[in-house]
Amino acid sequence: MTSAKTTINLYNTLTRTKEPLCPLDDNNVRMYVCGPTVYDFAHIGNARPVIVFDVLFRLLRHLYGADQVTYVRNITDVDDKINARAVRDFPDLPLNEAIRRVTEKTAAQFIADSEALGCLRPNHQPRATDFVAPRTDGKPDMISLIATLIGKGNAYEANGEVLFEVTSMPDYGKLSGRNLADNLAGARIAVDAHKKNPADFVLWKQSSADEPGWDSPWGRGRPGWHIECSAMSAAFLGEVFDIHGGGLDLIFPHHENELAQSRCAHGTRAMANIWMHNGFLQVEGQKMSKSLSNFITINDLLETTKFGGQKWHGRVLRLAMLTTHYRQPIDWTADRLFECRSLLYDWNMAAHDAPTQPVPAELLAALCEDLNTSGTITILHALAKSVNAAATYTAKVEAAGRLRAALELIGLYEEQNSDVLLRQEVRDGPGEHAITEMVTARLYALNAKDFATADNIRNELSEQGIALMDYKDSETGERRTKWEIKR
RNA sequence: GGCCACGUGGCGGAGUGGUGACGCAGCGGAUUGCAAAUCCGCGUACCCCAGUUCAAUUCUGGGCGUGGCCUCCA
Repeated sequence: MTSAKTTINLYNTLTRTKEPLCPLDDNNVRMYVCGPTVYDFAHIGNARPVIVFDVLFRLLRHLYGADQVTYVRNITDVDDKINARAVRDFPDLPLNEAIRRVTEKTAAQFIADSEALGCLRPNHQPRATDFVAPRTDGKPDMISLIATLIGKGNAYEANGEVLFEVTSMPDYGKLSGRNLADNLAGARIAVDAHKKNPADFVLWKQSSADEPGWDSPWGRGRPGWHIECSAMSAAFLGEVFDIHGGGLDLIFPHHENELAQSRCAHGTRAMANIWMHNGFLQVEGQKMSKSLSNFITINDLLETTKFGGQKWHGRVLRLAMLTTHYRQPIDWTADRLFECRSLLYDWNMAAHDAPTQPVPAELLAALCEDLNTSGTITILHALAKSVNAAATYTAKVEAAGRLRAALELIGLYEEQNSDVLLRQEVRDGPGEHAITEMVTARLYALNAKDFATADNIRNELSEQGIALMDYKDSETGERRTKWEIKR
């Protein structure tokens, strides 16, 4: 940990400018990020905020101290899509049991995916269903929050629903930069007779007998989408906290409404001081969608050869995601993955097992400038080059340690042998033992100056995707050969 | 219709009011039995049109193009 004097500048959607992060409490920097709705495998677009905010989490931990940061990422396990999936997948089970199966399995998969991508676990991953009804520990809950909003005149009951009245909040719409009149002009909002204003949104809705529900002062029902984040953020981070993140698409309506609920319920001027939003992802130049059959899950990339004909290591995916600045659109392509895999392998080879050094200041400087991860990649190139170019062994080890520290900070250092980054598919190839035998046979031929035989062996391996590299042992001067998967 | 981003060399991708980041690919050299790896070197760019300026890829305005949001989709 270094001094907290380093200032982090972050782009704030609320003000449309970069602002210095000034934590409300340097001893507890607080961040909330909207997590997944757990009804199916997370797709690669979902991975972007997971990775981006993990980088920020790591940076905060580095600058303020690992125990001085609280990161909360919720799991949405109440949603009509979940209900539909539960009925489809477990038609014979009682609904609540079926829902539990779907959400537990999907949440576990999401957490496993996140770890494979080299992400640290957030301090808390609360589930929405644990925060619907009042809790024994007195933490904020959705029903109490809704009751507060009704009591303060910001919400009303109509037609069995509880609705938030947007006109009760003078600056409603500031985050998304829209006003109520603009919304109406769109004329795409369903006009419901029971709403006072067409833009009013649901806090609580009634559940039929075959839908999940909780008892409430307004009958058996379930919460609207936005209220869960208001409750859970307050439960773990307090009424006002430092950073709120999520995808660009969440700005409206989710974050706008969340912010309105929290501020009105708590009587605060802000919910979070800085609102951050990552850009969208396209796949091979097109919008990812099931209808274009380019829909790709994190699990597909890790465990199947559907994309690019390869299985990809999680850290390769992570690096690929960080090549573009988080606010820019990113085009997810196989070419990018190949290039990133090659780079990551080289960097990890150069850094592996070196005694770690302090994190290079220039790396921190780049990250502190609104998470300029592209800039950090440039720095990694330079650090790797300094390892290769080092004149002495001591200098080489020292440079490698700096590279390692840099890789570790942004979650790109692989503890295992670097080969795991490349050898996802070699397991289906000739196998390590066979390769070693052929390499030995080739060295024997070489020492006998039988270049034809040696080259034949090399070609054979090359056809199987194995590249050989000859070098001289630095102490004895003997010829040695190392091999790796061709890229 | 309203609102918001973005448009950099073959590809990826930062950044800046004034000597063409960086990487991948390509080319040349050192090295090598030949390669690979490594090192050294080289080339090509800032969507269009105006304006501000001594000077714009960088600021302002307009245009064109792409994408997003306005529909509980990250």
